[in-house]
Amino acid sequence: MTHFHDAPNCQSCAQRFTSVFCKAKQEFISEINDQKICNVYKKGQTLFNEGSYPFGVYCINEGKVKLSHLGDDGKEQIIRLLRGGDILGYRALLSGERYSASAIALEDTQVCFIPKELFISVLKSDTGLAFEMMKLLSDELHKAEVKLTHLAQKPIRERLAETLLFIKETYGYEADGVTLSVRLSREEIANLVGTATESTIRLLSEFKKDGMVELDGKKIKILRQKELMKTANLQD
Amino acid sequence: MTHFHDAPNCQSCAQRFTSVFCKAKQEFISEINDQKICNVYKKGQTLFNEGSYPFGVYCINEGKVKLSHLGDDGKEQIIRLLRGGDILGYRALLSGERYSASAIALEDTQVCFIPKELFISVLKSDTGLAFEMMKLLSDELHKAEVKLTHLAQKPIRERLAETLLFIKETYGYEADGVTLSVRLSREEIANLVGTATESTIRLLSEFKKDGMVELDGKKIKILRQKELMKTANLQD
DNA sequence: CAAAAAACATGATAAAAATCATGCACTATA
DNA sequence: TATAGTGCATGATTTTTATCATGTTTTTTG
Repeated sequence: MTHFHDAPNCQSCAQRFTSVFCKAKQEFISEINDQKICNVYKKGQTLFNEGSYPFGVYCINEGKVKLSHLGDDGKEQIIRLLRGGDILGYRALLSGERYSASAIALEDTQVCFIPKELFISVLKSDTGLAFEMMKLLSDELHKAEVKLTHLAQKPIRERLAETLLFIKETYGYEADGVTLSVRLSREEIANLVGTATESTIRLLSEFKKDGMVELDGKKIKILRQKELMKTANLQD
Repeated sequence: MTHFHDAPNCQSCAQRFTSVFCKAKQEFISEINDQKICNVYKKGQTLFNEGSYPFGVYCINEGKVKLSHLGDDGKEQIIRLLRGGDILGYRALLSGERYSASAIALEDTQVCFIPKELFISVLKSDTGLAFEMMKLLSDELHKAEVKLTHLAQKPIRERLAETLLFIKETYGYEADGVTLSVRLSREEIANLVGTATESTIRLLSEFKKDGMVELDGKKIKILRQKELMKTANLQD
């Protein structure tokens, strides 16, 4: 983890209109801008670890991060994928608990850290931010509950298709318009789907045979999105 | 659904110290008290339905409510169990969406309804309440993420044991100290565990044979809680 | 109260998914 | 560049779980 060469300015940050801070008052944004600490995390590096105490929230300026639980038997379960403009670490902080998940960079990622005291004090003074925060939490809760239902009720084939579409929604395509712009191992995809790695590998091969995707190492191309959506059996 | 004969007063409500409103200022509590609308829902009656618009939040005074999604194939997934002091309907309201789940009374339940405009305005004016709300959302998000991990990684046997313990945590025991104080059908338990009804029936019989529980229709007695906890394989 | 319906129970079978095993390909590195 | 290690792939097998079928019990309701 290294400091930025040029730390981004919150007032001109590319993410300022889409992040939770979009509705925050300028005076608070500038306070955050003054106190934030910016870092670059290399691919694979840990932002924070399950079990440790939160001292603030992290705001991703650019890059990709996975948030994952360790199950009781030590198996990773990826519960969220994050990108530029997303904040993380707020769940534990607002609950007043230790982190219940670890955050790990999926690629080189620029992150700004906002100290706990500042974040809380701004949250107290800025109703707009507080409401955005509640909306964010509500949205995440909704997503978690939908995922929970799908885990309970859908077969793995559907869940894998859904996961591929979810990755596409989150990180989008590369310039070619078909390649998912993130490199995940088969194991990581499995830990996102909630299944055994072999099952994921097998089904990906099937999807390839069916012409829905193209595989080239960790590069995954979505060739027939509609068919994939049908496979995912999505309607909500 | 019938009106209360004697609507409870928020200032003297049995739940006032444990609900999210515990930290709210007295002036707002009294405003809520004036505008709230209290009703009794009979067992099986619906408080609100998935897909409809929220017009406020519901605060349970006494009783038990289940909150459940309908999966894509029409199968129910119970995502939360609620009791006196719990509020519900806030998730959709804060997200600005329709309800994503239905709320149904598990027994005769007294509920106070707080209109949306009032709830939002109090939330805007009362930082204490806003923070309690964020804490509540964070806690629910945490629970959902843990459940998600367990659904993905634990076998049904462990999940059923965990669910029985969860029911006990939520609703407690009857006066005898062993009977779960809620009547759920086998199907409802299955929809809580995330499995087929037959599997739940079969495993409950096994638990009975193992002496961990006693079954008498919908009455379930927990005879050996420690063994049940071992079966659930809980450590977090 | 009797009939009908719903819920419960259990066995048999089928399907889904995990696990185990093995080999290959790619990558890191000594 | 050889080699160990990791990740990917696929077959065989076992385990888990769902589904189907049937009978019983309990509950609801005319």
